Amino acid sequence: MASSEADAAAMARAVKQARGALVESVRRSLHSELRAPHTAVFENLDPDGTRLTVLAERAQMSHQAMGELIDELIGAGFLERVPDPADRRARLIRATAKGRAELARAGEQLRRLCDRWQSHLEGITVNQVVAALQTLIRLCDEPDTPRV
Amino acid sequence: MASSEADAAAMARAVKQARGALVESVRRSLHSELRAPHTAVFENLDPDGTRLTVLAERAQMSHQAMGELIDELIGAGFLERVPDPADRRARLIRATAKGRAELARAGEQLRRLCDRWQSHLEGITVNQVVAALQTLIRLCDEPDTPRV
DNA sequence: CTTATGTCAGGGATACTGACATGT
DNA sequence: CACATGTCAGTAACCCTGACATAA
Repeated sequence: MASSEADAAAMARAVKQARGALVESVRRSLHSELRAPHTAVFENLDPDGTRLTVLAERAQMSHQAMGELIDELIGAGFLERVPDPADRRARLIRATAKGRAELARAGEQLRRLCDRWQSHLEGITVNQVVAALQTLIRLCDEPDTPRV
Repeated sequence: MASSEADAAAMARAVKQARGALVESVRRSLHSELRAPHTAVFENLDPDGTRLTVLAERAQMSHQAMGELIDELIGAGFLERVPDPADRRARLIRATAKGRAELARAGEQLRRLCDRWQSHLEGITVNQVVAALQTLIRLCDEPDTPRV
């Protein structure tokens, strides 16, 4: 009784819409002209800086596409390239002061959303929902139903 | 304690990844060559047929873009255009037998995923997660924090 | 030489805006 | 004419593959 086909479709729609709504909400909270694809950079940026190829892997896109996003963000003053002390071939992508300020703003908006979200939930926590989603991601990435 | 900034970021990433993983999982279960954007059509299609403009609204995209997706799906035999009995200006987009078969296959895969998902969750149901996501969507769509 | 990092060039798929044809 | 539906044309944003330069 748990899952009719209609419920399953509603689940798919909810997940799909939630992503768009989240990105839009955060984007609205910013004053600058960051676009949706730029989230792929900021979401995966380590505080001390991250290599281009690592960012591309985490965002599941080609390093060329990631490079283009980064170029735009560097041009806008949010990011900078610094030499990687660990590997002289590589450079690290790191947020500038302006970038950190924008990241903080986005993070605060996300935190605010989480708080409001939690206050609207009953008998369930945001952390439980996140854990459940991570479980779903794992299930989807498995090739197929492993023999029960 | 409920929501640190790190938790909020993890939430955003989980929602983002879940969407991609879901679409990919369903796509893998199909035998035909449907692409990711086509989900925008099937997800919003009523059993008795739906107008182009309505489909575009539901998918939050321009009616021109939706028209192109539909053209492809009609060309592949999944959809057909029929006159709208209620408005002779309009036509309804409706699934053909082949389209319904593919929809059924996708729905079954989604249902299977939901069942497996539920069996991996503890102290929480899939329906609760979906309801929570719908709450989140509503919160995101509100302009800004209404006075608490 | 082999490997890893990153850039450059070109193209394909997606979805947008604007203009228009058609039917009520 | 005003309005709604849908199509056609052109363009922008996004991301890909392939080729290449550079450095360890």
